[in-house]
Order: sequence, then structure tokens, then C-alpha cells
Amino acid sequence: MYRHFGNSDHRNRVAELGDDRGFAQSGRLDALVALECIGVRVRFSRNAEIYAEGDEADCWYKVVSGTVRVCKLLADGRRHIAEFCFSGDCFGLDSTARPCSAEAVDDVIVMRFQRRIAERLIDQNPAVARLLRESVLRDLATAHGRTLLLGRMTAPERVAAFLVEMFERRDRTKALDLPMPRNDVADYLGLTIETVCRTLSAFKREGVIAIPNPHRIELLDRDALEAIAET
Amino acid sequence: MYRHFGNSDHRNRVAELGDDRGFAQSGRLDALVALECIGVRVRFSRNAEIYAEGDEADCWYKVVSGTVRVCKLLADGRRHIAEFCFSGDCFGLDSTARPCSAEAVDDVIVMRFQRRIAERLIDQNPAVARLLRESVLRDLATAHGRTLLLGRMTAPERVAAFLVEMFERRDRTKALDLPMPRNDVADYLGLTIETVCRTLSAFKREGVIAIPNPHRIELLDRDALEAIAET
DNA sequence: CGCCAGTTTGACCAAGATCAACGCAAGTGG
DNA sequence: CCACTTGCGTTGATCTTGGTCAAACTGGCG
Repeated sequence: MYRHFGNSDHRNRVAELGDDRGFAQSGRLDALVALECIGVRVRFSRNAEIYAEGDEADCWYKVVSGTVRVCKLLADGRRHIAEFCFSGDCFGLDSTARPCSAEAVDDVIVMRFQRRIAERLIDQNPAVARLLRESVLRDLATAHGRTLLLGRMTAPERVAAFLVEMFERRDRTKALDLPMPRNDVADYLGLTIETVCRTLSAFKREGVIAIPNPHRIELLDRDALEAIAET
Repeated sequence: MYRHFGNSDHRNRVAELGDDRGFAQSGRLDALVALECIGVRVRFSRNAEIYAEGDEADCWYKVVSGTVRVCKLLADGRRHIAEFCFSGDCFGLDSTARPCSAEAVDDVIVMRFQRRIAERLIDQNPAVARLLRESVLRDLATAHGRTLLLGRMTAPERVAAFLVEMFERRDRTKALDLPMPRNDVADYLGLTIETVCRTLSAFKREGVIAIPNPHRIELLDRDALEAIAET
């Protein structure tokens, strides 16, 4: 999801652009600040489409608040969610036509950047270009990690990996707040909604998690969860 | 797999660097030529490891001849192949540690480029940086396509999509030459070797393909194959 | 010739999908 | 305020796809 340039690991909480040390060291903070200034704030309400598959990719986005899902559809309606983007994450950096669509999971505020303008800034500044490149490379590595998950991991492993990922990327407290419905989790993990439910119930039964309400999950035994998710 | 910069679509036969029109237009052909000159030719024999998961990513590669597989392993031995790289494809453009390993499928010759040197060239040249960025973005889009395949497509759909992909990327003649064993195909598609065999046999029975020998597949009815693979 | 690696096929099995019902909380309209 | 709907979530029964296990086949090669 093109998470923030200069964020060294997708598991780290996403830093604001100005915080990036690698960039600050390059002495070109001004360009990143400029990049931040050319964005326009836009709101989308729950389930609204931000862009559709096949649209021209004339801009890209950064989530200010809320959650965005990036998805692909098959002709018969089968859906797959390629990624969830949370506050601070960038999405939609495509080079020509949109390979995926993007939708608001809940009420969302994003910054929209014109690609043409942003690219001019990037071209003027090798350090920014490098940060961007490395950000995309990191995303590619996580995408490959997800192909391993989808191609070779069992349902409990997938769900455990999902919970660990959400824990790392969101609260990092014991209580995890999931903004997306079970449906979206299933389409993200390549499972059915029933299997996701059943697996969560099994984890609950085993005392690994607690589910005070569907959108809130407490990690009671994080080590067990990570053991299930493997590496 | 970071296919060749400036190659506008991953389905096109990979062009040599100098052929790239987008780049030629930029008037910086010299830098790409320079990039070509800083590579070292290296040979690997069948099944040799080119680099391992976790290694430092101090260089990247371009396939001259033969086939390379880029793969990830789980602790218990389950394997997933993230991509196959053929002549002209680049691989191993990782920013720090290797997220995947790379191995020679058959006897392979590659060019090896020092990342440090290549990046200096890239930094000096926004047009090259852009080509590289767009190349990686295209790879990210195809990786997302593969998550859809692995998460939501049936075995016949996966195998058909694989055959169409290979057809597009390799011979483009009726007879398709597969350099990799069935095992690798299975690990690429998230299936078992038996399922791959059975599905190929079913296609043969239906008259969609012919299999004169295991490494050679003739596409008798390409439209049928594409219909199975959907979009 | 017999071995070996890779491929193919068959019989059986199980993980997860499908189908169906029910629960439950938040609207909504009388 | 209460019946009714609606959208999710959960659970159970059953079925199917693809996995597992096992055996046979094939083409090279010492």
C-alpha cells in the first residue's frame, strides 16, 4: 500500500513524512514538505468508491483517518482485498490504469495528490525518488509475503497472521479494534466469512483471544498467536 | 520480478534496455547504456542458489539466459515461488535484506549489478529513476493479480492462467516450452504437483492442449484456455 | 540392464466451502 | 414504546475440491 516513504518496516507504526530520518539527513526536507502541501483533503463515506479498477491513475492518496480497502474483482463477483490502508498509509500510486479499485471501509478522510505535480517534485529530487522507490519495494516484499500466506498457509495460520499484522499496524495495545467487517477479513485472507468466524471462535475457545464485541478483539496470548502464524 | 524498465506491459516480450522508447525519448540513453556496462556476467548451474532469504541485498540481477525462480520458505518446508524470471527479466532489486531467495531452475547466465553503483546512476538521472519506479509498480500490480489468483481462483483457473502467462511471456508460438518441473509449477500456483498433473491431463483430455513430453505443451485451443483463466 | 528423477494416475481423506438457520443489535415506522 | 426489518455475525450439517498416500510409468544414463 505504498506505506509512507522512509518507514523502514511495514510493521512499524507509520511515521509522518516530516519525521523521516533518512530523508531529513538528505537535507531535502523542503521537497517533502512541498509534497505535503500540494494535497487536497477529501471525504468518503462508508463503502464509497474512491476509484474503480481501470480508471486512469492521475492521482494518489494518503489516508488521514479511517480505513481504505484496495480490491480486485472477478467477473462472477469473487472478490479479493489486496490491502487495507490505515491513517498515514499511501495508496493508489499506479503508473497508468488502476489495477485495483479502492473503497472506504468506514468514513474516511484522505489527502489527494496530483500525480503530475508530485512527479515533478520527485524528479527534481533523487532522495525523494529513492525513498519512494524503497517504499514501493517494501510493498512488493509484503505482497510476496501475502502470496506465501494465500498459497501455502492454513486457515488458522492466516487468521493468526492477520491478527498479528493488525496488532502491529494498529493499536499495539492488548485490545485490537478492527474497523472492517468479517466479510472483508475473509476476502483479504482468501477464506469464507464462515471459516473466519469459526477460526476466531476456536481461538477464543482456546483462550488465545477474547471477543467482547465483533469489532473488538483482545489478544490474551500473543506468543501463541505468533506461534500459529509462524514466520 | 522487476521486469525490464520501460517495458510497458508484463505480457510483452521483454525488450533490451536500449530499445526502450520512453527512455530514448528522454534523451538519456547514455545512462542506461552505462548501467548495462557495470554488470558482471555470472553462471549458475541447475538448482544452484543465487542468494538466500535474509542475505544482504548488495546487488541485483538480470537474466541473460535460462530461468530463475524467486521463492519463500516456511519453517516446516512448505515453499512458495513468488515469480519466474526469464531472459531479460530483472530480479533481486531489494532495498535491504532479501525477502526471498533466488535459485537457478536450469543452467542460468545472469548479469550482476552492484546496487551502490547502479543507484548512483539512478540518482543522477530522474528519467531512469522513473522508469525503474514504474517497473517496480508494474511488478506490484502483477503481484496483486497473483494474490487474487491464489486467494480466489480454482485449480483449473490457476493452471490455465499459468499456461496463458507462459505463452505470453515465452514462445508465443503454439508450442510452449516449460523449463521448470511440475513441482515448481505447483509451488507457483499454490497447488500440489498431483493437482497440476491432473489438471493438465484434464485439459489434454478436453483437447485444449497437447503434451508431447512433460516439458512441452501445445496450445490447441487458446480461446478455451483464456476463457477458463477469465480475466 | 537397472536405477533414478520426474511424472502420471488412482483411491481415499480432510480442510474448508456451501447451504441453512438462528442470534443480535441498530435502526425505522406505526 | 413496541413490532419489524436489515445487516452482520455465529453455529451446525453436509458436500466438494483439492490434498495425501501409494503405486505405476517414462526416459535418460551409468
